[in-house]
Amino acid sequence: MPDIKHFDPQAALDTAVRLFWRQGAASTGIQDVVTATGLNRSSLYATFGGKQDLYLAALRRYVRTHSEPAFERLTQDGRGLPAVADFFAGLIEVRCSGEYARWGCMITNAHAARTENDDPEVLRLLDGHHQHLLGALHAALLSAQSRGQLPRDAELQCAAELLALLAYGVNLRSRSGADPEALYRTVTATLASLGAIAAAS
Amino acid sequence: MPDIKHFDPQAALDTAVRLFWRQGAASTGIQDVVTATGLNRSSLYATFGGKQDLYLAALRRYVRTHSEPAFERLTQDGRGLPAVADFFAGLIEVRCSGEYARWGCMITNAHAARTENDDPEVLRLLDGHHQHLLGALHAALLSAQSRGQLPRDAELQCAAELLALLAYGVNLRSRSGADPEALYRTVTATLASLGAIAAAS
DNA sequence: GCAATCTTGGAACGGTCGTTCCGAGATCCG
DNA sequence: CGGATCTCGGAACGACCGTTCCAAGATTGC
Repeated sequence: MPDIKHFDPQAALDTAVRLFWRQGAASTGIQDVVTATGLNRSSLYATFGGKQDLYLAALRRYVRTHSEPAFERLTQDGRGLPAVADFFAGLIEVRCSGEYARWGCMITNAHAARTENDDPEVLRLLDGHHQHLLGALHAALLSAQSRGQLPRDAELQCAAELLALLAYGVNLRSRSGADPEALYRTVTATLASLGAIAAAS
Repeated sequence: MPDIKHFDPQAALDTAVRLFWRQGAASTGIQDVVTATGLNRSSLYATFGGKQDLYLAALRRYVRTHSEPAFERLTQDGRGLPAVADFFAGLIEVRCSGEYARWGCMITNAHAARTENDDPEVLRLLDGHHQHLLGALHAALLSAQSRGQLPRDAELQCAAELLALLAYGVNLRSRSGADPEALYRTVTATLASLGAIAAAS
């Protein structure tokens, strides 16, 4: 009986992700989304609800399509430190060149845009993302340990936290035009001495 | 002949700093500034110009009153690694407790809020801030080296960059409620092994 | 083809945005 | 005290905000 949707909701959501990612939620109007997706206000509201719902859906989609695949790769990759090195190399490349150059990371940006009295669901999502990142790094460091790339008594938790914060720093500074080679040097130097970091904890 | 200002522009600017710092520029309306400062729209525009000028002035004032004193202390403090440790301890304390708890760093937030087509002066300010931070860290590491806390052949540049990115990460995560003790542990572990990092570069 | 049901187009809502303008008030110089 | 000059209070501007509403269009089951 009913009519059917005349557009692909996921494609529209991807467009919204790009807008929110590049400009932030506060600087992106519904009109921007309407213009970019080409579909109508009514369809937007009927499909995604209000702006906050749309932003939350965009955040979730970003995590699923951009963050988690990289985390999954890092978790599965059993090579240890080389896996971590590849993770950061890919991160820097995505942040500084290609379609998303200088956009930073949508989740990192959301950290800075977050306010005390906005949707607590956003905060939960940010924490979930952080835990996933920590978990993936920890898994990689565990592989490194079992392969003798790190001391047996290394405390991996602090090392994982350091790398996570370092990733946030890379995301943040890349948005303001940081030199990718300087970022790469810093990351490489850090990884080269990770054993000492982990042992010192 | 002329009338005189009936308010203290710097006090008003401090109020604006707090608003932009906590809520971000995009989410802060001129009306918010008017209400918080108690002065009139006309006085605001006559004194600071439009919103973008006000935001820029607020950024500059934040750097002068919040960032640079800490950078200066770090630069002057000749103790080496303990100076760096104190710098981070103070950073974590400010970010997680007291009046500005969970506000993050205004400059860090500005990194994430920045857009390609906004005032290039903002970008220059962010880069200047980054260079100041790098310089202060480098000076402290130089002291550490001269005191034998770091190897003589240590490459300090990468270590300073790592610490700067780590500081950004602390600022960012603190805004979303990161555990201060976990942050402290991570920073302490990193500093404890800084010698290895610097030598590996 | 008819009726039911959802989607779509587009106007319209009240509110807030950043900004401007002008009359009224306050202040200092001569 | 007089007059010049700036500040201050507050209304007003057009534009845009997120959101709602309704009629028109499209589709499916009978």
